[in-house]
Parts: sequence; structure tokens; C-alpha cells
Amino acid sequence: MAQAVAKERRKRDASATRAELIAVATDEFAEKGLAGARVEEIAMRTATSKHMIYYHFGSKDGLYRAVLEQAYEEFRVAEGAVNYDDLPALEALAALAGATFDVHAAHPAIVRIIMAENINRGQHIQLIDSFEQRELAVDTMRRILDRGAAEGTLKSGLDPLQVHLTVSALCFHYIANVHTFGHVFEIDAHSAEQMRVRRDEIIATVLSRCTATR
Amino acid sequence: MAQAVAKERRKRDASATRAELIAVATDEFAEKGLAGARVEEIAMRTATSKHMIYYHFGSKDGLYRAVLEQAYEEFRVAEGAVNYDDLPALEALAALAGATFDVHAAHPAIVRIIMAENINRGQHIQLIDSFEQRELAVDTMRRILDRGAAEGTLKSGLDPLQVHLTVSALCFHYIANVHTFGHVFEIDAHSAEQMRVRRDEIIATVLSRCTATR
Amino acid sequence: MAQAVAKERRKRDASATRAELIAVATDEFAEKGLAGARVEEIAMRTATSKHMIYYHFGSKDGLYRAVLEQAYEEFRVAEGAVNYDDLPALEALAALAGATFDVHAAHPAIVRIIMAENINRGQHIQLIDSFEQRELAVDTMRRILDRGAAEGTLKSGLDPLQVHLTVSALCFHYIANVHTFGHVFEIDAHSAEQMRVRRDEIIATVLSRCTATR
Amino acid sequence: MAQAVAKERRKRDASATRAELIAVATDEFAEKGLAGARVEEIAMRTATSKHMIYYHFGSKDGLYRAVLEQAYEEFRVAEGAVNYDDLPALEALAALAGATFDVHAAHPAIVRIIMAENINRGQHIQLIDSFEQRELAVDTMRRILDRGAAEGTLKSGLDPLQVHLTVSALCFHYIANVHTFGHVFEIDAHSAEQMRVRRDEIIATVLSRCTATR
DNA sequence: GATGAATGAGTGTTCATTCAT
DNA sequence: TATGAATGAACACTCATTCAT
Repeated sequence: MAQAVAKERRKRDASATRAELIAVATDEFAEKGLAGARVEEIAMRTATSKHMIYYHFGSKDGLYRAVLEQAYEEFRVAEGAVNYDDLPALEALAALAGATFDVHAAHPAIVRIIMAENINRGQHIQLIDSFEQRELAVDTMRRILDRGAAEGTLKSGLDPLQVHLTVSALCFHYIANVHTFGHVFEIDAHSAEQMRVRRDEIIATVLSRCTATR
Repeated sequence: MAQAVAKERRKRDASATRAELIAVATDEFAEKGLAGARVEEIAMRTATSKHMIYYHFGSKDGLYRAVLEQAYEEFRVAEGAVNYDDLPALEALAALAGATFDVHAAHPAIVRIIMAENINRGQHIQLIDSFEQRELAVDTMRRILDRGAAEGTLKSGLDPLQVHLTVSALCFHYIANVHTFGHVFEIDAHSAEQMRVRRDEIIATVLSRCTATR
Repeated sequence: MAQAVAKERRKRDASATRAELIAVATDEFAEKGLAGARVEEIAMRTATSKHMIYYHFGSKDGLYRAVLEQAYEEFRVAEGAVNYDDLPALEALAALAGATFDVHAAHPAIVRIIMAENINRGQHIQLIDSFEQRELAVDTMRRILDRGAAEGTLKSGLDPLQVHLTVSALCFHYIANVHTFGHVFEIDAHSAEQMRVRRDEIIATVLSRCTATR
Repeated sequence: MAQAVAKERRKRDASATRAELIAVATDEFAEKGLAGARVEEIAMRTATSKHMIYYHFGSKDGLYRAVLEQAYEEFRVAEGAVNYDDLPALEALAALAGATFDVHAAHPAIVRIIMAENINRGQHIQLIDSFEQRELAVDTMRRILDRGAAEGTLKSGLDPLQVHLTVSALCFHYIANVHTFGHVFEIDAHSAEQMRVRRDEIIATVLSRCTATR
């Protein structure tokens, strides 16, 4: 019995160790990319040791893939949290765009991880095949667009993938490229004011594209 | 006279070496990021030696900054190549969006370099202050929007920076994130067909946003 | 218990590695100076690898400091090995001078390390602050001089630091500069005969300086 | 004629170039040793270029040898500048010791060069055979000691080489090892006060050794 | 599961030296 | 003589990974 408890605790510790490693590694990989992050640095910032990375994830790449996987999972969960089916299509679309912006803004590390992965030409994401629910986002968009077309509030004939890409692009880009265009255009793109302005603009852009013109 | 020619050649040789190093390094940094790229690999792919990188650029970072600087310069030149002032505002806006997409599609390495720089939180671009003409792109946009407002073909009150960001975001994101969303959505985002579809969608989105509604 | 032994052995292994590195490095730094010594050469001459130098000492300079620290410690131990308090002052002074010469002759590498450090303007020794017992040598000298003055065999009013410096200078210089003056004066300064002659001369010189003249 | 002048000037420039290079190199080698000094650094600190080092001296080692040769020459000239034959032996000996101290104090760079050469085990000085007058210093000492013995003011039977070594050792050591013992004994060995104290002590020591005792 | 020590390939960088002009 | 560019070997140092305990 005591053994079971002990074992249980060890087990819990193990998954806590994994979680802590992934959390710290997410930060490190986001900050420095896959090549730039240091295994030792990641280990030092946790309560565990370097060895645990190899024990749990096999390699630096393995840890990176775990980070990547969880990053997508977090985005997916956040995106799925809202039920847009109960809103009028126009409002749903605006809410979706706004929520997408907010999710990106709230998880800049994940945005950066995805950037890093694109620099790697998506080499590691291709080894992850747990994207069963990958079309969730597009499905959500499709339902909104279909409903809007039926209501007559949204254009018909829109491609949900394209509109989803547009929403993603506008939100992702602002969070991802904040540093370079902030410097080039000499604005403080991080400021709450600029964030609000951009968020509104993104919503307006998406709505313009999808709104039925009389 | 012969001396002048000789001197000129020496000079050209040096700048040819620099140019070759920047060209190869652009590829390497785009492919692997700043941390992932290898100085040795870059040198091996040129006709010169590793030492020349240090002779001409001082360090790996110095070379990276030179690459970054030229990347922006190339974009700037490409963006400035077309004169939009002679077109009706609506056509000019469509042409600008299309050309921006084409420039990004034609220079994927530069897109990736800018991604890499954002992973570095823009640390290196902040050391480059040769952005005197940085507002060129926004100015071009402003002139088109102003003209369109005067013509009555475009909405008035649009913020040229925001519209420029939208154009940039849509074009940049497609080229930059082709690998991750290509995998997630199981499409061949590189194909000519998909590229054309996306290009048209982007133009339509920008036009929708800016078009005056009666 | 077995664990304690194991732990102890692990510890001994690590400190054995450190000791071996310091021993080999002492030779190399003595032979070639700080700048001239090669980390690779040092590592190659041990049973361990180059990396261990960085693991245990952090840098080439760190290893050099460890070498420097141990060199002084060895001199200090050797100098403290004899108890001069039981000898008549005159004999004690002669014994001290002779022993100092012998210590220098027995540790030419340390003499050279100290030379190297002086070429570096003492930059590294200033980072070592473990000289709590640094005045041991001067104290020993002071006690001898005080005793001799009390006995009437040695002059009174002598400065123990100055006499210590004289003893050090005479012993150090012969071992240190053997190569240059050996060449300039065309003598085999390393020969046992020359060493004995010089040792006697040094003792005679120190005694002359300190002996009371009636 | 004009050509002769030009040639002459070029010649003068050449020897000025050599002199400047040797002067700067003396500093650099004294500061950092043979291995630690940088050819580029030496060249940069002169009005000429790196190439001239190879043109005039063939190699870094060649320059080092030239520096070494001139260092000894300067010491020799300085030591030969005083005529001790006109002074009473006791005064001559004191003057010689004092002058030797002053010469070392005035040329710390040369002292350091000689240290560096001893770290190299005298490898380079052995390639220089221009020590025809190498016994000058010992001869000077011999004449003083002989005269003193004849006068009855100095001991007879002293070995001039040994006494010369003692003088050299005491003077050289203080200038050479100023940094390490300054730190160990926590004194400002560079201060004028300490210099004067040490100079007097050295003279007293040498005189003690050589003075006839009734 | 945890820890310190070790490995070895490789990484950015430096340097004495040479060459073309 | 003089200068900038180039060479290539070597250098100090790092890193992902493994092992013994």
C-alpha cells in the first residue's frame, strides 16, 4: 500500500517533471530557436537534471517535438473554447477573429515556436501525426460562413480555409513580427494602444472580406 | 590610369567577396537561423575562406547583420520598382498587393531571415540604423489611399500603416508559414494553383477592406 | 556505507583529474607561459580530455590560476617545513637561505610560473585572495632576526621584509635567469658545481648583511 | 643627385622604420611575452604596416630577436656609461650597485623581455652571437674588487662573477617580480619610497658582502 | 529517478604569414 | 616600399550525449 502510494507519487513526479521540462523548454526554444537553445540551460532552469531530458524525451529534438505538440494542443484547446454556433454569423466571425488575436497575444512563446519550426522547414512537425482534429478550425469557420450565407449577412462562395488563413495570418504576423516592423516603423507595437488598434483593424478587415454587399 | 583600373579591380574583388559571402550566408541563415547556420558551411560554399568572414564582417553576427541589411534593401528596392501613381487607386491597390505577394514569393530566403530575426527579438536589426527610407512603403500606401478617397473609389479615414501591415502580414505569412499550415491542413501550399488562389484571396481581402461601400 | 565509499571514490576521481590537469598544466605554463601554452597539448598529456579543463576550471585562465595558486601553496609548505626556532640565529639564517635556494632549485617550474605571472603584470594572482598566511615567510625571518639581535649575533634594526626579499631575489634569480646569463657568461649554470658555488655565495651574502660587526 | 637624396631619405626612412618597429615591439613583447604579443598589434601601433615586419625582420621571431639584441645593447651601454676606475673601490662598488638598480628601474620593459626569454629557455638569445663584449660587466666588477683588495678596503678572494650575479639578481628581481610580491606582501612596490628603501638595502647588502672585516 | 563526471566531435575565432598590386 | 586582401592551420571553447553510481 505504502509502495503503491510511493509509486503513485513517483509517477506523479515523473509527469510533473515532464511538464516542467516542457514549460521551460517552450520558453527556451521560443527565445532562441531549436539550434540556439541549450540543453544545459533548460535543465538548469528546472528542478531536475539534464539526464531527465534524455530519460523522458530521448534527445533535444525529442523534447522540441514534445514542446511543438503541446504548443499546437494549447492553441487548439483555446480556439475550441468558444462556441460560436449560438451567435449571429457576423458577430461570430468578429468574435472568432478577436479571440484568435487574443490567443496569439496571450501565447507569444507558442507563436515563436511555430516560427522556429517554419525555419526548420517543418521538419519536426511532420513527425507528429496527432492532428486528428486538425480541421477543427476550418470546420468552425465553415459553419460560420455557411450560416452567414444562409442568413444573408455574409457573402456566399467564400472558401473557409482561405478565410481561416487570413485570420491566422493577420493575428500571427502581428505577434510574430512585432520586433522587426516595430523597429522599421518606429512604433511601440507592444503597447496596449497599438494592440487594440491592430485588433480592431483585423476584425474590420475580416468582416469586410466576408460581408455581403447589397 | 592602369593603376586606377588595378585599384578598381582590387576593390571589386573585395566587394565581390563580400557579395558572395552575403549571398551564401543569406541562404544558410534562412535555412537554419542565426544559431543553426555554420560559419564553416558558409565558407565552404564560397570560393573564399572562413577567415574572410571575420576579415570583412568581424564575426558571425556581423555577417548576419550584413545579410539582414541587404535583405531589407532588396525588399525596399523591389517594392519601390513600380510606380503606382499613374494607376487608378483601386487598380494601384490591387497591383500593390499582388506585387507584394510576388516579391515575398520570389524571395523566400529573405522572408525566412526576417523570421529568424524576430526569433532573436530583433536584437540585430536594432543595430542597423540605415532605415532613412523606412517609411517609403507606408508613403506609397498613403498616396494610393488619399487618391482613392479623392476619387471616391476608396474609403476615407483608413490608416495607411494598418493597411500596409495587413498587406505585409497576408503575404509574409503565406510564404513564411507554408510548412506548418501545409502539414496541418494537408495541402501543397507551394503549388502554383494554391499560390494563385491565395494571391487572389489576398487582393480581394485588401480591396474589400478599402473599397468604399455605397 | 557502500554509498559513502562510492561517493568518496567519485570525489577522489574528480579531484584526481583536477590534480593531474594541474600537474601537467604547471609544466606547460612553466615551459611556454600563459599565452604560449596550448590547451590541447595539456589535455593530450593527461588521461582526460580537453573538455575536462573547462568542466573543472572554466577556462584556460581558470586552469592557470589553479596552477598559480598551487604553486604558491607548494612553496609555502616547503618553506614552512623546517622549524628554525630551535637553531641559533646565525645557523637558522644560513639554513633558511640554503633551504630557500634548495626549494627554488627543486621547483624550477614554479619559479617559471611566477615569472610568467609577472609578465602578465600579476593580473591573475590578484584574483586569488587565499594569502591569509602570506606573511609566514616574513614572520619566520622576523623571529630569526629578533633572536639574533637578542643573542648579539645578528645586527639589530634589520627589516625582515627586506632581508626576505634579498634571500628570495638571490635564489629566484639564479633559477629563473639561468638561461640568459648562462649564455651571456658562457658558463654551465645548471651544473652541480656551479649550483653549489652559487648556493654558498648566497648564504655568505645574506650572513654578511645580517651579521653584527664588532 | 636628387635621386641620391631620395635614396638617402628612403634609407633613413628604412632605418627609422626598423627603429620604430623595435621600439613598439619591445613594449609589446615585454607586456605579453613572445607568444602573447600580436604582429598586427605591433604593426598597428607604428606608422608602418605589418608587411614591413616581414620585410625587415623576416618573421615574428626575427623581430623578437632584434628586440632582444637591442635590449642587451641598451643595458650594456648604460652599464658602461660610468667610469668607476676613478673612484675609491668602496664608493665604486656602491655606485655600481646603485647604477645597476637605476638602469633596471629605468628600463622595466627590457627586464620583462629578459624574463620572457628565460621562459623560452633562452632559445632565441642563443642565436645571437654578438656578445663580444659580454664580459664587460664582469671585468668592471673585477677591476673594482682587485683595486679594493689592493687598497685593503674590500675582501680579497671574491669571485667577480658571483658578486656581479648578486648585484644583477637583487636589482633584476625587484623590478621583475614587483607584481607578485607586491600582491603577496601587500605593499606598493612601485612607490618611490619603497624603491629608495630597496635600493639602499641592495647597496648595503653588496657592500656587506665585499667589505673587509678587521 | 537523480547526480556529477566524462566524451568527442565540432564551433566561432585568431594569427602568423603571403600575395597582388 | 607600401597596402589591402587572402590563406590555412591552429586555437580556445561549447555542446549534445553518455556513463557510473
